[in-house]
Formats: sequence, C-alpha cells, structure tokens
Amino acid sequence: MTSTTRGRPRSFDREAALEQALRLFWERGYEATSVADLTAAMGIRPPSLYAAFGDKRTLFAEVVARYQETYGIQTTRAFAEEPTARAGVERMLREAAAVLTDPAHPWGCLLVGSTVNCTSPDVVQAVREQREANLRDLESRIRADVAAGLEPAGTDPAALAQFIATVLQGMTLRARDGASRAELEQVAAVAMRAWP
Amino acid sequence: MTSTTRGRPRSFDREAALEQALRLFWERGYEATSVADLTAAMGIRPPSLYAAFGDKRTLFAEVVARYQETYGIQTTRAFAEEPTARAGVERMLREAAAVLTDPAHPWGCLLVGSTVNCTSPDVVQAVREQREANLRDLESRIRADVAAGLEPAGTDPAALAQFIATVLQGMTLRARDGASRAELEQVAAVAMRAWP
DNA sequence: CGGCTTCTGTAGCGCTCGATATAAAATCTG
DNA sequence: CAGATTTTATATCGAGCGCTACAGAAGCCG
Repeated sequence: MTSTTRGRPRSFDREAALEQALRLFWERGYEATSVADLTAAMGIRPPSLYAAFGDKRTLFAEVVARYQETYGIQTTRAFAEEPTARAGVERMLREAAAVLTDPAHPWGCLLVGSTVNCTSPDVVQAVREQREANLRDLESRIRADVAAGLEPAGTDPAALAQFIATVLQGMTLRARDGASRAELEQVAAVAMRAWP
Repeated sequence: MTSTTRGRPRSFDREAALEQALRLFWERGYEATSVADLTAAMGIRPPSLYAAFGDKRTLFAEVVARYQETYGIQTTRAFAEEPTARAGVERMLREAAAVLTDPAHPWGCLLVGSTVNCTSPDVVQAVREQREANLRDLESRIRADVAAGLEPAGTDPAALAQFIATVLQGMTLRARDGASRAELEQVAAVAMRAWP
C-alpha cells in the first residue's frame, strides 16, 4: 500500500502557492485570471498545478474555502462574541469597512467579485447559496432577539436582514471603487441609524 | 462629395442590433460576451458589426450611453421632479427596486455588472467616473437642502450620499442574486429610516 | 545498484478569442 | 448600361485559452 511518501517529492510549498492563487483570483476575478497568470504567480508550471490542485475550477473552490476561513466576513464569530444581533451587525459592518479597504490585500470581496459576470453557473450557484445561508442566519438572529424582547415588537427581521446584506454587498463595491475605510465606517454608522 | 447614400445600403436595423447587443452585455457583462455571441444575437456577421460599430469596446461604449439614456437610474430627473433631496432619494430607491427587478430585461445594473472584474482599465475607469459624478451630484443636492434649512443642521451630506450610493449598488447585487421587487422596496424603506 | 513511483519542464494539443482579407452582391451616379 | 462605392458573407488570421502527452528528474524500496 502507499502509506508513506513515494516518488519524487513536490518541490514547492502548496500553501504558499494556494495563497498566491487566492490573491490573483481576488484581484482579477475567476474568469479574468488565466492558468498562465496563475502558474506565473505561483512559480510553478501547468502540470504541477493540475497535479496538485486539479483543474482551474477545483483550484478556485479551494481558494474560496481558504478565503472564507482567512479573510471572509466572520459572521458567525461576530454574532458569537456579541450579546445581541444589533451589536453583532454593528461589529460586522465595522469589521467589513476595515477588511474591505485593507491595503495589505486586494480591495473588496473575493466572493462578490468572482460571481458577478462569471460564466461558470456552478461557481456562481455555490457562492450565491453561501450568501443566502448567511442572509437566513442573520434573519434568524434578529428574529430571536425580537422574540426575546431585545428589539421592538414591530421589527421585521426579514426586511432588516435584507437591508444589512444590501449594505454589506454595496460596501464591497464601494471598496472596489476606491472608497476609504473612514468613508465605509461612516456608511456603516449611517446604516445603523436605520435599526429600529 | 458624398452627401447622399451611396453604395450598398445596410441590410439590418442598426438600432435594433444595438438593443440586442445591450441585452447581451447586460446579461453577461463585457468580458463574458464574445463577438460571436454578439453577431449571433444581432443577426449579422462580424464584418458588418465592425463596419457599423467599430470594435467591441466602441460598441460597448455606445451600449453604455444607450443604457444610461434608456434604462439607467434617472438621478437627475428624479431630483428635478421632486422638491427635496430626501424625496428625490426616496423616489430613486423605489424606482431602482422596480427597474432592477423588471422581468422585461436582465436583472441588476449593466454598469455595475460590467465593471466588476473587467480587464479593460479604460472601460472600468469611464464607468467608475460616471458613478463618482453621480455621487458628487447627490452630495451637492443634500448639501443644498441642508443650507436651505430643509434638513437638520448636523446632517453630513458626504456620509449620507456615500450611504445612499452604497445601498443603491448593494441593491443591484441583491437583484442579480434574485431578490424580488418587494424585498428591494423593503430595503429602500429601511434605508430611508437612516435619513436624519 | 535497479526497479517503482511521483513530480517537473518542454512543448503543443484543440479550441475560442477579437479582428480582417477577400471577393461577390447591392445600390447610386453618369 | 458601365463605373464607383459601400455592405455583405465566407473563410480565415495570429494570439491566447484551459489542459495534457511525453520524457527526464528525483525521491523511495529491494
């Protein structure tokens, strides 16, 4: 059986190469990033890429997973560490303003950028479902707080969640247009005024 | 001199062909729409396209101009026909909810969709500048109302304009994700609660 | 060492991209 | 009609796309 490492060992750092692919996809989107671009940035040749990561689409799926773990808006964490939905959302928006404009990496959101005008329906569908799941999660958090009496009785959890999601996605586009962290923080502050 | 129409006359309706190109660009974005797709939808062959519209980029520029005249959010008109910036914004958001989800044409905004992940820097730059101009216009309208005493003195026109722009751009993404007109109208209503 | 396995670089596959050379077809002018 | 002019359809062009066949290189095991 093949339990130990046999054959010629890999001559590059898989993690580092994946990170380079992430940066490139983040900056240019899925379609606009060619395999030649990827191999150049990763410092490897096409056969190594295909042997280590499968095809371009599979590599992108792995990039998306890594992005969500590393750079994505940590919805669940924000809610877990804050006492109320309102505080969680406020923190989420403020963190988004910071991370979306962080000069250490490309602006905006990899998921949003890669699914707008993407001709791979399954890629679009997967990311879209992730967004819908986040939306439903957000809505249920708000609904729970309304049921617990932490929010006014007339509050509409669905509308509020849709609004927050809209502001968040809008912030990713503003960031890509070059909006500053301070500007997005102002946007977040104004958005919170809409909270009941 | 060549004052009259000489030579073989064009055998297709230029306006109709342009509209077909608009729909296709709207649905798929600039990059994802190939010349072959365009010629198929327009019912013409490549040489006719290049003779009538220049190259792909020039055709897209004409499509953008047509879009702004025909389908774009009529910022200036909304403000011209409404007495205050607040009323203009409210109308703009409500109209956006309707037009972004109109089943008669592709969802979302051609300009937003075509500039995210577009590898033609000049195309991106042109559309981006249009957005920035709209943003500055919106801000000056709000500032004028504040100066006229129609809005509270503490109102921050820049922050408010950034917020409205963020919500609008977010709505285009929500529309592309399949959000309904009713949902976007709720989002617009919630957003207006943030108005001072 | 020699066999086995896996990775690496070269080189190029078939395909689609945006854009065109070419010549026939269709109209106006004289 | 003949000549000039413009559009048309066919048939590509060179370049870049995602991807891979192939053979040599580099590590294991006996």
